[in-house]
Amino acid sequence: MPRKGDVKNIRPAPPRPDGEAVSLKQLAHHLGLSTTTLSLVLNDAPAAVSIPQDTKDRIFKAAKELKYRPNYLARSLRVQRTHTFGVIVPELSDGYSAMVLNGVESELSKEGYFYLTASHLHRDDLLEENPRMLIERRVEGIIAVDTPIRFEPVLPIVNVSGHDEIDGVTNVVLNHRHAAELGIGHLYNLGHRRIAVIKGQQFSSDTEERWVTINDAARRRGIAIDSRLTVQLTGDSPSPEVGYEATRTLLARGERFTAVFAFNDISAIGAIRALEEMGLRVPHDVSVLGFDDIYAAAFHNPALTTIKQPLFEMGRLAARTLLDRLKADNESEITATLSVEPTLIVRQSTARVSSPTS
Amino acid sequence: MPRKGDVKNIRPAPPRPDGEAVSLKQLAHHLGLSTTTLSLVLNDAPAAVSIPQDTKDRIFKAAKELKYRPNYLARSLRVQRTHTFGVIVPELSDGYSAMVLNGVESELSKEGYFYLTASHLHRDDLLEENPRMLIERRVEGIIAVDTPIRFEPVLPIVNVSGHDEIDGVTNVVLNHRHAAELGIGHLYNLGHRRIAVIKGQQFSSDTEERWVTINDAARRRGIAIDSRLTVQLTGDSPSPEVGYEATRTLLARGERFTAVFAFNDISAIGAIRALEEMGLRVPHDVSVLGFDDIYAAAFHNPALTTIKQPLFEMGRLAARTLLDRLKADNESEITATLSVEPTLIVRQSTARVSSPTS
DNA sequence: TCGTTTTACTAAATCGTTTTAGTAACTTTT
DNA sequence: AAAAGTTACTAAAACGATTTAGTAAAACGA
Repeated sequence: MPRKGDVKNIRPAPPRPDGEAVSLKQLAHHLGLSTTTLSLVLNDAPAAVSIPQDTKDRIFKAAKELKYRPNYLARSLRVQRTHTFGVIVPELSDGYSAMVLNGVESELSKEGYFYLTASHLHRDDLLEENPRMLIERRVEGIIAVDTPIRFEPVLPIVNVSGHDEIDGVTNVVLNHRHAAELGIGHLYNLGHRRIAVIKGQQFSSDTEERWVTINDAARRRGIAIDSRLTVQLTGDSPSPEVGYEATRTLLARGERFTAVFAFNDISAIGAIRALEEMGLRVPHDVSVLGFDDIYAAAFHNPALTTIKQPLFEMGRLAARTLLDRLKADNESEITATLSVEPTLIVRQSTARVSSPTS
Repeated sequence: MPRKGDVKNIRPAPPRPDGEAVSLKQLAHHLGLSTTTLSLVLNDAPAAVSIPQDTKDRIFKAAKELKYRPNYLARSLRVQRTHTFGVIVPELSDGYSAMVLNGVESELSKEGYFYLTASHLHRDDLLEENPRMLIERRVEGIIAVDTPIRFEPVLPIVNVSGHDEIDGVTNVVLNHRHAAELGIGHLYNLGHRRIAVIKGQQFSSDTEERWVTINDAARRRGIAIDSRLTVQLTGDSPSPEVGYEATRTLLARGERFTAVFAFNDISAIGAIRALEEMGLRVPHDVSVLGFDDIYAAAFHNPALTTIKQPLFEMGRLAARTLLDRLKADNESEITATLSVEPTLIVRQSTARVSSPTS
């Protein structure tokens, strides 16, 4: 419960240091020049060549002294550019989105861009409303993270982990085929044949592709995934709880398996909990393979073997691509898909199968 | 390495559905009315009472049909309100900030506010530049998370986990005294007398207060914290690595202790890793107490006993406070500090001391 | 010396709203 | 029937920049 602490009723904010906001007009008046001249000089416009250096110096000096800061709104209105992107994520606190956002920000800040964030919480209404509000605020482009595009792409869009091919939308995706090969290959090489798979939630855009490629990779090795060894995550909590529940469901079926390929690290952590509660040791009795390589993965107990997605890089790439698309004078050749490579990170949660199943 | 995937060069974005952006002027012309009338009606201004209902209906109908969307920049410029806040965090991907941001967003979205995020990465230059850029973009207020205020508070500011008392800045803080009591009390009651403490990084605003209150709580029970049992986190990585390193330093000193009070859950996780590597079992040989209660805490192995900070609530409270401060017609009575209460969450990483030390 | 170019600026339009200050045409009151 | 409201609107001035289309004076060229 929030409660008022030692309420001291401090003094009001100090009065704005005099002349807090000087407008260009005021500055111009102060110098006895027109706003045109000032604008030309301050923006180093081509037309400013004819202005003598000492006039320029006077202007710069006065601007600094009076702390002139152009009004961003006025400028944006006039030049029709806001230097702002919109970012739509399912939810901020799941680690995944945060890593991508980190990458986005690192790239945007280089060019003086900022971004507005909106979470849709997997709610249909927000999936439609958020983009609308962002567009209304004149963002120049939208980066969607693991989010279905439910709106007209009236401006440049990059979707991270999006799989729908939509005109005007660039998808930044992981090479899922490769990821599945790495994962299944790793487990196979350790001798695992009966592999359980925890599929992602229905709403996650990676779920389908991940499932298909894992299946293919398994079949290619002659160990098709038994449908009785697959469970699906349900519920949209970003906690390991959902993986825990799914794994209990799996265990309740009584089928034998020696490895679990989890949809992500979060659910892998939940799976480990469920397995150990049943007296199964990881990795001794069951190997668990995660996905993503979030910070927690390396320090979990046992440390998670996982398929790393370069999330930070994906964020960076998304931002870079969007910036480039804006700079390109023609949008006639939009790259549909950019793919990045996964890496297998072997740690302690997987091991050679101890008593191979038939 | 990002590489181009199946580059299909899809068709360009579809031509903007005709009349994509109707301006108020166009709409007015279309209806044979003035922009004044439309503005009055569409904003339901008091002066609109004299406009007959069927004119209003015509306006609404046309606005809908032509998909009129007011230009946010123009409006903001005129009314001098952007409905946007700036949020400054150390780094997005540490779980802590993300949880707070989640709370911030949930409160802001109720009122149609958005926020721009900026990370300072503990860099001095960014600590000064980020606020400047945000202010330049006309945010109406700033929420700082675990961030020192290094700029003139020319607009309303709420600092989450800030401890400096600055005019015009409201601090949202945890009741640290209570938190320390809960933590030390818990360990004490389990029989622990030699308690190691992992202090936070120098740059974290909670570090000092946390340390002082833990010391007090310990002293009050006659078990002053031995300086040879304290270590400080160094480095600004948001991974458990730093806690791991700190704990190894601690262990290297060869001092005996039965419990570790970590600065946060992340470092607690690193500490557990370090302890187990040395052959010490948690909680059998050493109890480890975390702080924050991030998602991973409950599912770590062993599950972390921790002092929960209501981070989501703190974000909400910060946003609510800022909104209220903006609505208040006078800023003469600014609450200096709002405090929220911690909770002790007992799980598996702490236990009764097995062989009590002298 | 006259015409052209260059130099050093500026007035006014523009971006798309909101808001102030009206104004005609009715309607009601006295 | 004149005065006082009301009703149903509008013209024009903001908001604070950028940009187009100038202009007057000085310098240059023939």
